[in-house]
Amino acid sequence: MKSYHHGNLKQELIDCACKLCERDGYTKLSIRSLAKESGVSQTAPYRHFETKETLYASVATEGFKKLSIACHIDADKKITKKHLVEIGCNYIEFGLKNANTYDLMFGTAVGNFAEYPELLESANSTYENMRLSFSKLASDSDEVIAFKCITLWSMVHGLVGILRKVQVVGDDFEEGVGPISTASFIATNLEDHLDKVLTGLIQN
Amino acid sequence: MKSYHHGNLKQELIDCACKLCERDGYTKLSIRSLAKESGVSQTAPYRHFETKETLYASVATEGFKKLSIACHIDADKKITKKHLVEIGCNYIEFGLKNANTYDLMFGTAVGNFAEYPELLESANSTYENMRLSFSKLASDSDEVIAFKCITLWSMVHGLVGILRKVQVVGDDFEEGVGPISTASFIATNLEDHLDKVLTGLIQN
DNA sequence: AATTTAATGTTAGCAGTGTAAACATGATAG
DNA sequence: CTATCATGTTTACACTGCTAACATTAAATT
Repeated sequence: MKSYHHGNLKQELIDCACKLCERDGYTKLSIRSLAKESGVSQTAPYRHFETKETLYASVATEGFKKLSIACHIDADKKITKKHLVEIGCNYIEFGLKNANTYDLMFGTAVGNFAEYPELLESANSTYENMRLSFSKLASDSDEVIAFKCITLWSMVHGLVGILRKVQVVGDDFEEGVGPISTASFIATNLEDHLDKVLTGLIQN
Repeated sequence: MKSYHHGNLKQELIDCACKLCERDGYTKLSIRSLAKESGVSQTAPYRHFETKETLYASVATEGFKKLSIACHIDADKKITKKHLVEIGCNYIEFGLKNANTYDLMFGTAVGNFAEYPELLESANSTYENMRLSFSKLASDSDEVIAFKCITLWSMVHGLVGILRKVQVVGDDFEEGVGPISTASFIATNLEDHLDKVLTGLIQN
């Protein structure tokens, strides 16, 4: 028998939303279908999420936590350029493999992160991880480190966007020379590519 | 008096959609409101656009045409690295100043460009412009040129995304060291930034 | 332990959406 | 002049986010 109160609805809604958002894209997600999935009335989710954007923010928060984990480098070891390349590769891999969630994290579905403290914190924490790695790479000033961070981040972020747009999802791609095959080449040689472009940025 | 047939509805709908998409973001656009704006019945737009995505595709097409123009470099002159930096700057400026349209062009609102020949062509043409510029920069092989294109494009594309996420819309920004002020710094020193990162890519 | 309160659930309903079907009008081709 | 077909309208359906009013029960207070 089921009780009137669900007991763990909020977390279940978030988990379910994460799954559905990644599977179908966040635009396909409706609060009603989500409620039905959890065996609860249409408007029950509104007891836990003021608006749909609030729900999106929760999904995005989970996304940033997963991204942080994916990009995490063991902090004890000495950091070399190779580690940064690895971080970049992992970032891109995350963006490509969790494309729909990535949209939610970096698109306009959630307008202002500052309205969602947990989201802001998880996003900042992802940045902070990268910052820490760069700070262990060389004894630069804070300004230089932040500069390198933004540069690497924008580079891998851009690659995720472009690689997706040229329809590189799996490993299959067209023959010939052009944006598609080139992007595919880059996608399958990410390490070399990142290394090459990062070299202009750092010397270690 | 107004006649039964509008006469120029399709173009008017596109123009209006471009404006509204850029002003409010494409998610706020409804076919019904668009129809009302043009003084026509709710479903009239369906005589010109099979689905809403088709309309989005038209708006995105216009966006790529504008982007091409914004990034155009006079083809007669000799191309130098400085020109490429300029292209990059113009690209980023376009992305930041037409943020909502940019979302439509590079987001997931239009799933598969191949379904919309005009969109595909305008997007490819934007790429082709960049390719031409690189080909005039140095006598590289097609592969190398394509590689440089993708690299530059992903770099500026990524910067647009990151700069927006850290809330740099205008010129005002916080003080201190961190992602926001750093991004602002980059935004206000785009030329230097692009030059620095491009230098690792090309030597001219 | 009894009672109040607040959190969490339900039902009913509004205004708005994309889109399909059936019909109306009128420009254009035969 | 007439038939056709592109383009417009009306009506309707299923769906959406969200609100208000009410129900249930867990937790806090007395």
